[in-house]
This record gives sequence, C-alpha cells and structure tokens, in this order.
Amino acid sequence: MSGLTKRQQEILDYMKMAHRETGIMPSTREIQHYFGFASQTAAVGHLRALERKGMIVRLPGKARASVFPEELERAEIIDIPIYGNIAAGMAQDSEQQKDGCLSIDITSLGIPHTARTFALKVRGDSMVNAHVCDGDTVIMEFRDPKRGDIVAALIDGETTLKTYVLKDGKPYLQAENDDYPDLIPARELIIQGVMVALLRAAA
Amino acid sequence: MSGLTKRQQEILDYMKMAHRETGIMPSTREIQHYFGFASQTAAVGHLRALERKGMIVRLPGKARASVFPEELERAEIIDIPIYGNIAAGMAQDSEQQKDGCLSIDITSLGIPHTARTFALKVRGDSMVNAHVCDGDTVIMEFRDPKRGDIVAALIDGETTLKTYVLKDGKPYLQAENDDYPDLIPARELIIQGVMVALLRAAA
DNA sequence: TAACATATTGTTCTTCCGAACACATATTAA
DNA sequence: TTAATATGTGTTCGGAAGAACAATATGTTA
Repeated sequence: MSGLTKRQQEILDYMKMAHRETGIMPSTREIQHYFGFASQTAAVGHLRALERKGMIVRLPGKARASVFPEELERAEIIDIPIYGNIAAGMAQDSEQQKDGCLSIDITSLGIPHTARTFALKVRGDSMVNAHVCDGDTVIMEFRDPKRGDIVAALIDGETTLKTYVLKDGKPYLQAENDDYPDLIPARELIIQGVMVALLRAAA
Repeated sequence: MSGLTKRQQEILDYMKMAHRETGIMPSTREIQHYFGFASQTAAVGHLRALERKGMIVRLPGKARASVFPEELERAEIIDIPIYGNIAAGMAQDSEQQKDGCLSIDITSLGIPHTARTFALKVRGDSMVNAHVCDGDTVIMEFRDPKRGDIVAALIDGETTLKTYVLKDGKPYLQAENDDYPDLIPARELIIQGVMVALLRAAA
C-alpha cells in the first residue's frame, strides 16, 4: 500500500528502531550485518530505494547520514518536566519531584523559544468554569502574571491553581467554580507560574 | 552557571543548531572548521568535556555518534496533521488540506502506538459544557465511537464536533451547550474520528 | 607560587563507511 | 519476449572520521 516492498519496510523499521535505541542512524554495514547480508552493497541498494521513495533523505558522502524527512520538518521540540499534582480546590501541596516529562513542539504551544516552563497535573474542579478540569495537564511558564491569568500560586503556605485578579491594586485568587471561595492572601502571595497551555488526554 | 565554559556552550549550541538544520551530528572535523580550530583534537577535547558534564553521550568508535541525552529519554514522538477547522456550532465544512502539524510524545496522549490520528481546530462554542472551547485543537483518532464519545461527524453533508449518543439503539449528535439543538441524522451519519485528546494554547 | 583544570596546536594511525563496478537471479508489467 | 524492478553477492577504492600522543599556553584556585 505504501509503495514499499516487504524488505524495504523491514529495513526502514530497523532504521527507526535503531535510531530510537541508540540515537544515531545505522551505517550500511550495520544494516548488512543485522539482516545477515553477505554484501554491504545490498544495504546500499535498499537505502537508495528508500530515498527514491521519499522515506529517507541521504546526505551524500557523509557517515550515518540518513535522515527521516518528518524530523527535518518538525518544529523544535521542548521537554517540559511534570512536577506532580496541583490542587485546584482542596488543600494539598504540590510535590517537588519530577514526575515524567511532556515533549511537544513549541509552535503548537505558541510560546517563545526562551520560555522556562513546567507542567502540573490538575486535581479538583475549582477551575471548571475556566474549562480546566480534573486530570488536565497544565503547562506553566515562569513569568509575572497579568490580571486574568490563570496562575499556580503559593498562598499562605498552600499551592493552588486559580485566576489572578486585581482589586484596588491588590492581588487575590479567584476560583472558577461557585462552590469555592476566593482566596485573599493573609500574608504573602507567591506566583510560581502562569498557565500558557493545557493538555487533556482522554481517560 | 551550568558548569560549562563559554567555549563548551558555544560548541554545544553549534551542535544543536547543526543537528536541527541537517538532521545529523557534526563530525569533529566539521566542528573544527566551523570554529576555525587549527587542529581536530581541539574539537575532540571539547566533546570529551561535554560528555563528562553529561551534555552529550558519545558512542565510541562510531561516526557522528554524539547524542543528546534528552532525545534518548524522550518517548516516541508522533506527527499529527492538522486538517483546518471544524465547526462546533455553525454550519461549515471542514477543510481537507493539511494546515500544519502537531508533534507530541505518545505517552502524554495516552494513545496506542498504532493509532491513526489527526487534529482539528475547534470553531464555535457548542461544546463548552464539555470544556471544549473555541480555538482549542482537538486530537482525533480514526475508530468506531462508543456512546458518550466526542466525535467529528459528517451528518447530512455537514461536519461538526458533537457528543455521540445512542437513543433506542439509534445514534444522534448532542451539543454540549443549551443554545444549540441536538442533531438527529436525516439520512446518514458518518463518524470521521473520536476525540482522544485536546490541546489549548494560551491566546 | 605551585597545582590544576581548561583550552589549543600539530601529527600520525587506524578504522569506519560511503561509493562504485561487475555480475546473478528472481518477479512483474508492458 | 523484452524490459524494468527488486534482491542479492563479491570486491575494491578512497575519503570520512575517531583516537592517541606530545606539547604549549592560560587562566583560576589553594
């Protein structure tokens, strides 16, 4: 269906696998030995066929220089650490240890290349009216909040996700759910990040 | 701050840039010439320093075999084509041409490796009660819908995003906004995909 | 000032690796 | 039948590329 023969598909699969495992492309001789070819030329022939069919791009004369076209077209990818959960409702502190990673291209997030970001898993439903749900992953950026931003804030010793509001020049935190009260800081209000994107995976 | 000297940071930046441009890592001699070193050994020394500081991993004896550790740890990344807009409200047909691409690791989406996916930009607010908003990007999978799934459907010649509901064994489409009516198919109901994830970028 | 890490140069050696050529054998389409 | 196309084998060549060794400078720190 894809225009590749069975053998060519096998070679391509091996290259993808090897590239994922090692981070580098196999050389023609590595392909030869993996498939048990008696001659390196066999591998070269398949690479040429794969190039002709657009499955790889080869940079002539250079070593291990096969490239998958989709990787060239791809926008730059950033790896955003996920720092556990954040309460959007109940009292609970956000954990500090890294809990996995989220990799996504920067153009889809619409953030600058330089942005310092992290991610949190939302627990609770105090932000549902802002369409942030329990289980969503919110992507936060380190920066100063503007009014109306959704922020991760440390308020009087607790970390929560709320809307940042100014009243008479004083900031407070607003829940987006009528069942939850607004939070006016008694002492200090530390903004840990501003929400720049949201990812929801199907349950 | 990161423990790298200025020169080492420059080398690392060049390697990242070259890797993004060409898809392959520069060789030690390419690094040498780019920086105008008189000797290739200079580049080798810097690579060794970068390896010692954990910025790259080198596979000994192999050509162009420096790897960025984050790329090794990263889960597999899929490229999801974005097929323009889909109405969630107004009558409007979804365009067919590819309109950019979304690259994200599969574990964050929670979908199987084999899933056939595409993405659509949501227009309209008929799904706000399901917390799908105007401007969101929804990631769809080609598969048969279950009741309650949010689906992209072609109903009587129009494509929309709605909840898939069964009533007396017959499927119809339900808007998640009281201002919009349910859609009962007059003739045919073709499901184009089931929503598996959602991405919202800050405006 | 001595010790040490970092940065740099010059040279040589070996291996890695792509490329090319000649030839063989199926399978498939015109 | 003829002509591609796909899949191989065996061999040779040369450039690409990593590695090692011997020096020299330049800071920075103790």
